[in-house]
Amino acid sequence: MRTDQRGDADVVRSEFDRRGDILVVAARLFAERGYLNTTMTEIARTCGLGQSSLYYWFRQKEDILLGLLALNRVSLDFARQMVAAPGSPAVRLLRLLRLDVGELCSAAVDICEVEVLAEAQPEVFAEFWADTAELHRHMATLISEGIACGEFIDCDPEFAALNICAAEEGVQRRYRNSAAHSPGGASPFRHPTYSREHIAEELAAMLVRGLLRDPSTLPTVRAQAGDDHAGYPASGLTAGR
Amino acid sequence: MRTDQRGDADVVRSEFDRRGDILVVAARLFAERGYLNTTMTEIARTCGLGQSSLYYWFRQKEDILLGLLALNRVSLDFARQMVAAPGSPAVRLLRLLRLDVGELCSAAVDICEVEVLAEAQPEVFAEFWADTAELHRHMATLISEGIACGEFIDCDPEFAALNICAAEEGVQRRYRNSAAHSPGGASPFRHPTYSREHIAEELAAMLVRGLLRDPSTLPTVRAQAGDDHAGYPASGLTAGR
DNA sequence: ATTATCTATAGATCTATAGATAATGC
DNA sequence: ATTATCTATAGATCTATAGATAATGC
Repeated sequence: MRTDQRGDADVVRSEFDRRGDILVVAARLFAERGYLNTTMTEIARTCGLGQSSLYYWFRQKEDILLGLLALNRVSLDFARQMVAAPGSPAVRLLRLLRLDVGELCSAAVDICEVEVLAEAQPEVFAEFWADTAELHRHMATLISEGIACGEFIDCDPEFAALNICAAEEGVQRRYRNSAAHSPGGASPFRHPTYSREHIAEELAAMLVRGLLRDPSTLPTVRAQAGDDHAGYPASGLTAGR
Repeated sequence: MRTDQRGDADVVRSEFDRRGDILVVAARLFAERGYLNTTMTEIARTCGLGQSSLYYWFRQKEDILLGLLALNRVSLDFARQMVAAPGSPAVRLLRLLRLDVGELCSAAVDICEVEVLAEAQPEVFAEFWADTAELHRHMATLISEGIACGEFIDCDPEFAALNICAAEEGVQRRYRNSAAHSPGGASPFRHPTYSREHIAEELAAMLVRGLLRDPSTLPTVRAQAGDDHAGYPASGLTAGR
């Protein structure tokens, strides 16, 4: 182990916190190549380690992914806050969707890829599924409250929540930050122009608008929802859904 | 080659059209296990062939996938029809989305999985990308027309089309027909109750509702869109997007 | 000669483990 | 003794090709 004493906290972290270091490196590689297309050897070498040394820190490859997922529970925490908060369900749902889409779009791994893996190994990914279910439940709760107070049209809250989560995930696939996702040229369908914040804002508005009984109130809802972005620079390591 | 003469056309087909036979078998296996998790050996054995014999019919594994995608251009054909047709853009968009979601949900392969592969090998999947782009363009056209005639709110048609396609794909992941997708138990988030037709109908309505300037006209739009299902039993081998 | 199949195998990966080795800290 | 690394390798897969073999059809 190296013993250089450095002043810079970041450097100290990267020198000493091997586990955290590996997670950061893996996050970048997963974002660039996808989880399945990233090998333990690549992660190890990028960390300056031999391939097998990785297994000292993580027993299996999935543990690296789980480690990344566990780092970020921003969406889940925020969902709890929104359910507990008073006021208009539409406003709270809008704020939640906006934040969640932003988190997903800046996540290291494609949530669809995680889901496929997690379906194949439900025990290993038990916590992931629990978090996913909880987030879905919170969304359904907000939708129910919106229906009850007349803000939303009458629909099945479970079904609506599922469709909203699905739409978020589909959008995430297209807009996710990926450092070098299409190396040779522009990916055939990714939208070049819009920022993550813009996408999150517009998609959330579109989804909420699909529920509002009176869509002419959308501008008011958006105004009340305000702008959370100041406090939340998306972490880039999304989990909890 | 076997020369039995049988009366049943289906049996004759399965005895003689090896190529078509392999595609049908592969479609089933892809739906059950996913494309990447299905090996050439499995496909071959299920066809009653040795592994290497498959390479007589398909030069590489991707050709099997491309063969499946080429079989079904229902969504693309229908999109052309809807763009060419007269009448309310909202009605035409609703009909298109309803059909497209239905096709996606009954497709053999997860469209997200195809996209990931197709991004990695853009030349091999050139036709897939061309079809995807065309479908997206037709949706944007319908949205533009809807904005122009005042049915839809003022928004960026390209952006809206992209979000709609993304939402369709996200939903498809959750609801797609998969013969034995979760063998051990229920998949953690798949909705157990609703039929593919119901999902297609409701999602299409929700997406169109998010665009309508006056959502109270949605019931009228749905009534005018009628019920295409009679003529289109979803083929199960979706492509063209 | 053509069509369709088979056996055998090259060649490339990738995960994970066993066991040696060196440095640190008590 | 503990911590962290390395070398070497087992073991499992998977795609794709080479070349032999058999049957059909002219």
